[in-house]
Amino acid sequence: MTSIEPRVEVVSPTRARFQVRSFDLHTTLSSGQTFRWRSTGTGWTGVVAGRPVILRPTEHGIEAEASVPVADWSWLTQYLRLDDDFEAVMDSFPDDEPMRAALMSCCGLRLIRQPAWECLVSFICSSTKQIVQIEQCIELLSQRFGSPLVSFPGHEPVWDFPTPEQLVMAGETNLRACKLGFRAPYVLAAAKSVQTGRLNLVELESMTTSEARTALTTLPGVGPKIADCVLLFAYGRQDAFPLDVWMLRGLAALYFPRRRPSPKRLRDFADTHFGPWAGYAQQYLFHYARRHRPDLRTRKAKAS
DNA sequence: AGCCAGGCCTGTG
DNA sequence: CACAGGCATGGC
Repeated sequence: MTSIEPRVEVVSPTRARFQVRSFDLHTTLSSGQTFRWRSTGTGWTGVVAGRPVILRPTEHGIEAEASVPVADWSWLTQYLRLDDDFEAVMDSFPDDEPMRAALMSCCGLRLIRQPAWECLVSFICSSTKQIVQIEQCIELLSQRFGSPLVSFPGHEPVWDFPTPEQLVMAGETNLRACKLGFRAPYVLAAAKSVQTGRLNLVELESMTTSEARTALTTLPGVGPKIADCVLLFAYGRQDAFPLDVWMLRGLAALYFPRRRPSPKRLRDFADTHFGPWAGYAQQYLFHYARRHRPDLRTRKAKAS
């Protein structure tokens, strides 16, 4: 798979500019793959690798401002996947009508490379919740159990995402109070598994996608969909193609109009039709269905 | 008001 | 394998 060298221009101890094309911050950071970014009008504030950071679009890419001096910006270029050869990614998508529509209406949508632990907890919290509710849960967990960070002058206080140890210390009752509901024991079990080393999130990097999926789904509350989200959004596995309610409806309506494909058929289609960057294609179709096809919002979605 | 949410688990045909 | 019900909580 081809990759490119990110172009970084350091403009001050706390600021850098990244030259990149086809990267829409708004579309990307509100696409339901991350849950801690907030729009501040001119930019987006978030926490990456324990550093509060503000991202703003510029004429030639993205400008980043950190709350403390930064010697090496590679933590951010990795997070933003600026080494992806994005032209090659888009060229790899199948040339069919749904993909063309998704590409047209989701210009600059990118995948992010998230820390595995935060990603795992986020998607454990995601089951039968709307994206705004997931954001609330993750914010509450961070505020109550994460370590405080140095914020920007005049900005709200910021906390790091809590470690497994911090969530174990919190206990199930306090996790429940973050609106986790029945997911609280699942998050606690995941925290204990990682803390004790029973599940080593670093070791997953060297496994095949199938092996890593099996390891993740041993956790209670983690089934194939959540595992695929973690594999795609944290481990960059392009053969992970999360099938949630939106994707099942979207694939059926867009690719199998007036037929009734079984879930198994859709699974097989997802795994074979989209090429080497299938995970990326999935994100385009998900965002397209959710944002631009309100007719797919109901359970009985019809083809247009 | 009531349906449903980037699901999963358990139990049944 | 397919489907049903339950699960907390709240947005729209």
